[in-house]
Amino acid sequence: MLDSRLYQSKSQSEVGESPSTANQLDELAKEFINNLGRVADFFGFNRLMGQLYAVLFLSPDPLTLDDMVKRLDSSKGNVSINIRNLERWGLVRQIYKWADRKNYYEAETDIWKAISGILQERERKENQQILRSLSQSMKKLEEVGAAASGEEADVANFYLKRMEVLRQLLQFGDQLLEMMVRGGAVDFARAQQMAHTVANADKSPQVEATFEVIDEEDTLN
Amino acid sequence: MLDSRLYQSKSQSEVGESPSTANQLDELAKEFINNLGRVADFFGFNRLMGQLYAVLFLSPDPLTLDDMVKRLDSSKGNVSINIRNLERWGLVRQIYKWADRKNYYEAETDIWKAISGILQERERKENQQILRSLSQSMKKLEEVGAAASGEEADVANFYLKRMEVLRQLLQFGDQLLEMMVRGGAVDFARAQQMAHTVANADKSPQVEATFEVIDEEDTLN
DNA sequence: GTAGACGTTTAGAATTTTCTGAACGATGTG
DNA sequence: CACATCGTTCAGAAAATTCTAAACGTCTAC
Repeated sequence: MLDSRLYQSKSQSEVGESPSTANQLDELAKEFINNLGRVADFFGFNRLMGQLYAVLFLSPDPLTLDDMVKRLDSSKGNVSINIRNLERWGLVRQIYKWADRKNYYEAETDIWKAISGILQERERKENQQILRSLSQSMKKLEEVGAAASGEEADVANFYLKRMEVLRQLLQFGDQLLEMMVRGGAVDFARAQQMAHTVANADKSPQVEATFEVIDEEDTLN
Repeated sequence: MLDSRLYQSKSQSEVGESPSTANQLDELAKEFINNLGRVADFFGFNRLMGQLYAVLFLSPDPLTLDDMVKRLDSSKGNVSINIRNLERWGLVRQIYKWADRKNYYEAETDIWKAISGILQERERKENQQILRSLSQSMKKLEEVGAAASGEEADVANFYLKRMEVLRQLLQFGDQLLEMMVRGGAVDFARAQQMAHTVANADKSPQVEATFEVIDEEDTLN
C-alpha cells in the first residue's frame, strides 16, 4: 500500500536546482487541486470544497482534518465546515478507525453516483420548484384572462403564451435530469426542433408542441 | 398590437381594496421576473441579468434602458452593464428605430438557441479547458512514472489512475454538450455503467472503458 | 481532578461581487 | 452657441460570501 504521506513540495528554496521527482508530482497534484477548485466555483459550490475533494481524491488513504488543513493551508474551522458540506452532497464520506478519535475522510470515487446525487438534490429540485411556481402562475393567468376583457385580457394571453415557452423548456430540463439520474436516453434533435416551433408560436397559429424524451425501452443500447 | 405600457402595480396604497386585474397581472409578472432572477443566479450569472431578461421576455415590444430602470428600480449604470452582458450571451438583441436616439432591446425568444449559445460558449469552453489541462498533467505523469522508481513511481501511477476517471467523465461531458448543441442523442445508461466500471478499476484489473455517445445516425428519429 | 487532542461554532476580518450616483462624451435641437 | 437627452464608465458604497482565530465542548489518559 502506498505511503499516506502528503506529497507536498519541499519548499523550492534552492535556486537553479533541477526539480526532484517529488516536486514534479506535487506540482501536478496542485494543478489538479486548483482545477477542481475552479470547477466547484463554476458549479456554484466554492473553491475550497473543490480543493478538498481533489485532495481526498488523490489520496490513497483517508485523511484527517489536520492533514487537509496542512495541505491546503486553510483554517481548521473553514475545512471543518466545507468538508461537512461535501459530506452532505455525498461527495465525501467519513471513515472511523478503531481506537482513534480522529475522523478520517475519503472521496467518493464513483463519480457518477456523486453527480447523480447533485443532479437529483440540487439541480432537479431547483428546476421543479420553478416549474411549479410557473405552472401556478399560468393557471392564475388563465383565470384572469377569462375574467378580464379588452386590453387586459390581451396582456394575460400574451403572458401566457410567453410563459408556456419557458414551461416546456423547464419540463424538458426536468426530464433530462431524470434520464441522467435513471440512466435513460435523450434525443436533443427533438428538443431543438420543438423549441423552435414553440418560439415561433407568436407568429404562426398555436401549435401543440412538447419536448419529448425517448423512453428507456425504445433506445438503442 | 398590445400597448407597450409596463404593467406596474399602481401602488397598492388603498387598504382593503380587492385587487384590480392590472394588479394581479403585475403580481404574476413580478413573480416571474424574480424567478428568472434566481435561475440566473443559480447558473452563475447574476440576479439582475435574469430579471432583465424576464422583463424583456414579457414585453410585447422592445424596451429602452429607462423603461427597464423604472421597472426594476435599479440604476442606469447597472442596467447598462447587465444588458450588455445579456447581449454578449445572445440572450437579448438591440433594435434600432428610425429617428430615435434611444436603444431598444428585445429578448431572444428562441430559447433553445440562447441556451445552445451558452452551452457552447461557456460550459463547453470551461469543460474543454480543464480537460486539456488534465490530459497534459496525465502525460507528464506517465513520463515521471516511467523515469521514477519505487514509491514515487507508485504515486505517479496512482495519480494517473485517479485522474483517468475524471478525464473520462469530462470527455463524456464534452460530448454531451456537443450533442445538446448539435441536436444529437445520448444514452446515459452507458455512461452510468462505464463510470461505475472505471471507478472500481482500483480494485479489479484495469478495464479499458470509455463513456460513449450514441451517434446521430444510429438514433431513433 | 488536570492536561492535551480533536472537532465545531461564531464574531468579526478580509475578499469578492454587485450596485449607485455622478461625471463624461456623444448626439441632437433651436 | 447653450441646453437637453441618452448611454457608458468608474470610483467608491453596499452587500454577500468566504475565511480566520479564538473560545468552547467533548473525550481520553493519567
